[in-house]
Amino acid sequence: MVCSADDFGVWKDFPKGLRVLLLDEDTESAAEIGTKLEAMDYIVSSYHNEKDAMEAILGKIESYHVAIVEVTTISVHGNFTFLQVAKDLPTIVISNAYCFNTMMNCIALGAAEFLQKPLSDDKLRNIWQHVVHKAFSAGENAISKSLEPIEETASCTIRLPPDSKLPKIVIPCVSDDKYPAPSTPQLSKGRRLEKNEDLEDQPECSDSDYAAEAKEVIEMPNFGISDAKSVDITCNDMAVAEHSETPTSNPMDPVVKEKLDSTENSNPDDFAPSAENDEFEGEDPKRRKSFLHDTSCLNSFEGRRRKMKVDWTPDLHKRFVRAVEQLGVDQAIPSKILELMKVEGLTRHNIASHLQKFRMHRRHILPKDGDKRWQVPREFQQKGYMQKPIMAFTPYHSSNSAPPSNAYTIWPHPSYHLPHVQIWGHSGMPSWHLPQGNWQWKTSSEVHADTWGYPVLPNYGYSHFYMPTQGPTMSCIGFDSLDDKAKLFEGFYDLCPDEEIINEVVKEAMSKPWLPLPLGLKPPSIDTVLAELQRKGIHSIPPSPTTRLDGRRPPCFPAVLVIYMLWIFF
DNA sequence: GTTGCAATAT
DNA sequence: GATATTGCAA
Repeated sequence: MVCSADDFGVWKDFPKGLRVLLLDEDTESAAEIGTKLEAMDYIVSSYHNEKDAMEAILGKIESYHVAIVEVTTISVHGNFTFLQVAKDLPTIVISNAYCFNTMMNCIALGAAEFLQKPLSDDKLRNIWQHVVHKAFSAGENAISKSLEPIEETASCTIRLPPDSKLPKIVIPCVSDDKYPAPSTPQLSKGRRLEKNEDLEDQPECSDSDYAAEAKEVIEMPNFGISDAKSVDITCNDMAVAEHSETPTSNPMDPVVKEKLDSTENSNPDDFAPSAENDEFEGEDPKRRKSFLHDTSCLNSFEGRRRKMKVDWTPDLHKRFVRAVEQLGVDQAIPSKILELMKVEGLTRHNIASHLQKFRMHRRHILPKDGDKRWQVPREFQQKGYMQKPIMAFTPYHSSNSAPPSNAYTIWPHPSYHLPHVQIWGHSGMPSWHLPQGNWQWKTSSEVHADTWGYPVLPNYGYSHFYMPTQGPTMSCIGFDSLDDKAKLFEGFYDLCPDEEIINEVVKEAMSKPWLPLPLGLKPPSIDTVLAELQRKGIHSIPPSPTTRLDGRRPPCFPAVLVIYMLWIFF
């Protein structure tokens, strides 16, 4: 439902008259706070021990709109009985010191906010927000209930118009704390942790041990997928932040900490735990980050209602592919893949989704007729086979007019590097991560890693062989017969001892004469081709487009080269 | 309960 | 538009 701020309009001088239960053992502090609150027209009932306060609310909790309780008063025995009893009462916990664990416990048990003394006037003045927030969050019925008349404040009755429409300010009455109360993160509505639940086991910081030096690790409650993470908390680092009230961006806040980690990459283990991290060795540590992303800007508590989005990093996808290959593409099902991946936090649904995309990708690319030419030979898929790149191909570009003696690479130059480029044999990308069959490279003039973690090349079809343009050279023109085409591959036999592979490559190249030469060979220059064609008696060449309307080069060879290619192959 | 596809959300 | 999540039928 949607509630309106106008709904509170009938409360004259709201929040004047809100009843506040104040619980503070420190009489001096209590008096000071009480005086301030009363000066702000709140009606204060002050108590100095938990027992009295409990008696005050038992059976008549509706007599109060909001409670302010001092932490040591309610946690003297290590429990927070008051918070549990006063579940329906917005409760602000106050403390002389700041301790994350205590704060977390209180919030987890339903506290609306955790404030550090001394309380500023602004904070006190605005405690009414928690009342409103609770009312909004709880919905229409709760609004009238939580703000129902109290004897002394009968004039403060709030009634919802039976058909209140046309609100000037519309606030969605979300049930998920989309609009949380100020300052302090809260658990989702209605999810107060019961005592003995998750946080119960957490180390607590009493006033005496706020400065405890022990480094504690808090395992966050089970927030779905986010439970793959833990928050490293050093109480000592944050203890006693004088004069700082509720820290809105405390560096130790789970989310902020999380972001720091990912930013600084100081926690490689943030990545899913792996029994064998061999494949990550030598990898840029920046990429060894968590693959889990909260989809909102709020903290991990959000995870309780919204699933963490899985970022399928190349590494994660690498694991996925390995699992799929291990099972066989046909037998790979989410549950088994999940089992093989051994990635904590990943769900079967995540796998299923990725598998769906994986299959769609394959389906879209694999020819319907099952053309085996495009199937990567089995040995190509085997680990270790392609540890070194075998051949190279250079996408067509304007430099094709360069002399045919220009260099084309067989092995990547060690210093070759482009941002985001993964070069087989250098990137750490295992051979089994090579694209199977004919992964469709994105048609792009840029070379970068695509979503699947593979190098991206212009879509010339020769997806298996990619090398930068450096290295040994070869010539590729002047064939008078089909056999002469073998000249194309002269030299490769010396460099690549596996003739079988060469044959595969040759077959593939010859089956696609309209594609640029795949074998690291530079296309002949136009002048050379023209001369060669003229030598063969071809004197008239249709013009080829040099640019497109968008100003980019056409994604094809100039006509002269196409003709030449067709001619030499057929 | 799992899977795979389609719809929906981001 | 691409990708992830959710819903739902088999």
